[in-house]
Amino acid sequence: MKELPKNYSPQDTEDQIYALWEKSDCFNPDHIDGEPFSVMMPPPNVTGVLHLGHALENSIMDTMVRYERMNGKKTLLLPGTDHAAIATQAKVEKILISQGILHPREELGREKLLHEIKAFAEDSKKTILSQIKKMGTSCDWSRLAYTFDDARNIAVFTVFKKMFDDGLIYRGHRVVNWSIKGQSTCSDEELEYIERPAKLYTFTYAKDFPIPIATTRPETKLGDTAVAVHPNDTRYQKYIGQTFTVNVGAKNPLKIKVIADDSVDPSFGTGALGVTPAHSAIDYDMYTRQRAQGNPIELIQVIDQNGAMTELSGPEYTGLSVEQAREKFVSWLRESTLLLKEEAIMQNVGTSDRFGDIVEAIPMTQWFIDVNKTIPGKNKSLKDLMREAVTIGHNADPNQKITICPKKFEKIYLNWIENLRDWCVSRQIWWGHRIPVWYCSCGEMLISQTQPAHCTSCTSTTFIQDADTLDTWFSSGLWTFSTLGWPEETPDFKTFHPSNWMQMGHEILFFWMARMILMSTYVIDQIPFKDVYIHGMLRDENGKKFSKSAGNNIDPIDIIEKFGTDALRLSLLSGIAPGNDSKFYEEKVIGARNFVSKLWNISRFIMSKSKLTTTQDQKIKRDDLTVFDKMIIQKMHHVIISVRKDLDNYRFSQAIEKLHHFTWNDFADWYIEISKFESNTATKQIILPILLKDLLALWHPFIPFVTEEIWQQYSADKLLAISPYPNAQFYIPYIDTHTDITSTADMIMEIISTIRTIRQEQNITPDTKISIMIDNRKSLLGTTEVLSAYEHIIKNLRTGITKIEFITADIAMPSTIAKTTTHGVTVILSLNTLIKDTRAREKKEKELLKMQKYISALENKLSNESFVTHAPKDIIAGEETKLKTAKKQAQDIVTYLDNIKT
RNA sequence: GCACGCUUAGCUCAGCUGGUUAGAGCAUCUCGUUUACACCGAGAGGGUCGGGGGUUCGAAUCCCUCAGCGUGCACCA
Repeated sequence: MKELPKNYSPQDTEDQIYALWEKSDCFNPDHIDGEPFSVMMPPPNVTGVLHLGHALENSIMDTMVRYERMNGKKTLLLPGTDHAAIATQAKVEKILISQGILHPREELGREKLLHEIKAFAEDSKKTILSQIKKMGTSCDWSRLAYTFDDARNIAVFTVFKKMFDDGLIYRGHRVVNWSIKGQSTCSDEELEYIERPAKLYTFTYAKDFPIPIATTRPETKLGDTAVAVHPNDTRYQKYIGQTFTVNVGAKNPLKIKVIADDSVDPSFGTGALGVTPAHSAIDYDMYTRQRAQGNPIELIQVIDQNGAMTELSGPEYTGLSVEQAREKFVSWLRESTLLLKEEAIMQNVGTSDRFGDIVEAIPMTQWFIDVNKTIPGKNKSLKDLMREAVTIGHNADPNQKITICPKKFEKIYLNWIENLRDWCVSRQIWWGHRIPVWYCSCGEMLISQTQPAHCTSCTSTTFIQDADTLDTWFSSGLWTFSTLGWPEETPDFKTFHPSNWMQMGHEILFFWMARMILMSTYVIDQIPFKDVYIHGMLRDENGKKFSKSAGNNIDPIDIIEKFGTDALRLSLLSGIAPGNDSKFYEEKVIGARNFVSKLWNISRFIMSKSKLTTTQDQKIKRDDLTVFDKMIIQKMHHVIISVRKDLDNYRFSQAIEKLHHFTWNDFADWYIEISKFESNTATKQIILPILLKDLLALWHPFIPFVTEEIWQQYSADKLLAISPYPNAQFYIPYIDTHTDITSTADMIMEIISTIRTIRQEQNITPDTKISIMIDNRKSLLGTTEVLSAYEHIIKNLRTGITKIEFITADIAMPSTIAKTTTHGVTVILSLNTLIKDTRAREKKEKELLKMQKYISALENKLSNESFVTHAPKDIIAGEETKLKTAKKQAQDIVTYLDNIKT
């Protein structure tokens, strides 16, 4: 018999176990013939190292995948990384700046900077991949993908061309979000709103201008071309349609047209707003509406891409920064006594999530994806596709419906679609997929992945490629199928798409989930995944987000080195609910580590007693099973069913809780302890290993390393990672359905607990051996013979009992303490001296009071006619039994109180 | 402003479609080194399930309402 080392050392074990898995290629689905189950790993950004959030994702994902793999499915977890366009470039530029290269783009140029970024990306890719392995994630490394590799490049180009040909991608001049610091556009989703104090100025453009307006951005007023009021606003109706020419210092006198627009709230401020089409998305919308109505207003750009005032803002303003211009304009208003009011308010401003600066609205020529346009041949827009995938199913097919867990995110998602504008996909940064568009000097625009040979309209052979790159989410949107070799019709693509499951944090719902749905339904006419599980964010013990700047960052690798991966995984998955944030702190990991230790010791004990046999070798002999054998078999049967159900429904936390309770309480504290005193050792030697095997397998998806290590130490014939997940069916033949085995076992265990409780309450030292009487005349199911058979168990299980007397007839009770179990068995302890201190008495009196209250509540319930007529029979019967037991327990307390009185 | 959550033991959280005296882990207190485990064992204390109202024989669970906290979207005149 093999012996496990006294302590489990994850540090000395985990890497070897992972190497073992890799060597066997057991994570490659090609070796399995079952029903496909695929998960595409959300590719981490190559911006550095993985954080705790990644550890959570890997734990969730890997638990699910291991479970399905053990269920015999052809399981693929496809690993990958994301080039993370802006994020990575911003990160590398920051590093370069800290190294003294203050203007990386100008100083290095495109080629050199790209080289730097690539080196950084490759480096961090390496780190990330090794970290994923450290976390025990069971991915098929032979299918490793990268959003920026050649295969994904082809997919990106193919999709771009398809969208362009369908007219869904267009190049247009529109107001976009512009980060001055990053010198790039960003999508609406890439804005982070922060609240900051601002001043709201109320003024009129000129003395004779009839409508006052308010603004927090006075400098942009140099580009105003209209004043908008609500069409029904009686105050201003007479001015609608009129144009006023005012001179506020801009290059040309402003022609302010009074326009009517439904979006104006007449009760807010002055009920009128100055329209700056060039520097506000809302105002730009009005500008578009006016044009559509045939009443165009002008558009004057007064801020340039560097955040400086343009020539159009007037000679006094040209070249000034936005802040300088604001000050100047306000003092001009003041001097001209046009300023009516100045008040301090709180204001939300959009900042770039990557560069951190306040984003300016600027009109520019960019590439957009039209989300409202009808897709040729579809009679639907991209928006419709995005909506349908989660409502009626793609193509109204219920089998192509995405289920979002928890459901609340479905509403959030649909609400977001409502407000969705065209998606600006071009970026002015350099790290990313270059827009595959080439311009000929003749004005022709060609879509091509590489430089075209010659122009289709003028035969010229010289082209300029569009300088911009694509939003990183364009390529991640293709992830579920680009990773499978699409646009080739590969076997992988046919087998594994749509993927079965996806998990992600709620912060990337719109960035990623939405775009995957858009791309997949449009490009390949399939949903990207069937189920999506949204997890919450990890926070520190004070509820704060983890971040480097807050200084509360925890490196998962540090935790792994200290406590092991299994402990980290277990602690991350414990106590989480889908969509809810959870707190992470070291005590939780310690608890998980302790559990891993416990499992190790359980295994160590069983291994020292018996060697692992396969079920084919030796069959359990039914007749040799004790009540407790049957009890644990029944509980095992039950735990397998309920853990499977939890995992099938992504209730990781609940599954862990049940397994934890079963392992530590039912199995270790009761069954193993009892097994030490039962004589059917031959049967125990068969049954213990069988139970241990299934226990390890049940735990394996959560804590893969320690379970595999024990498994290997015990019987190295096969890897646990590809062994079947326990089947409850196996235990059915050993479960007694007609006799109430668990109740007998429960009764014995309860008697033991009762004795222990009495000992503690009475402060009886362990070396004091006591004798007890057991009265089961009114027990619900026990007989004295049954109880006598378990006398040795009761005596041996930390009860300190030397003698048990079974009461079969009425006898005179000595000075006693009696306690009745819920099974109706009364344990009587006779002592010469009972504790009589007032504290013990008070406690008992309190207990009695509680009991009496409970009894009268039950009595009321049972005498309530409505209850008796309306409630189901089994509920009523249950209440009656409860009442019976409660009465007996109350009597015990009364007797006890009487006894200590004398 | 609109929408969606959350509020359960000192702490962190479970509690599915309403039905045992509302659970777990940690922490606390008491006792204990019994041959797998002190990263342990045995026992105990601790909650009027945010407030109010309603539906029901029965509500932590369903409905309404109020309060506090949080998130998303919009606004950012």
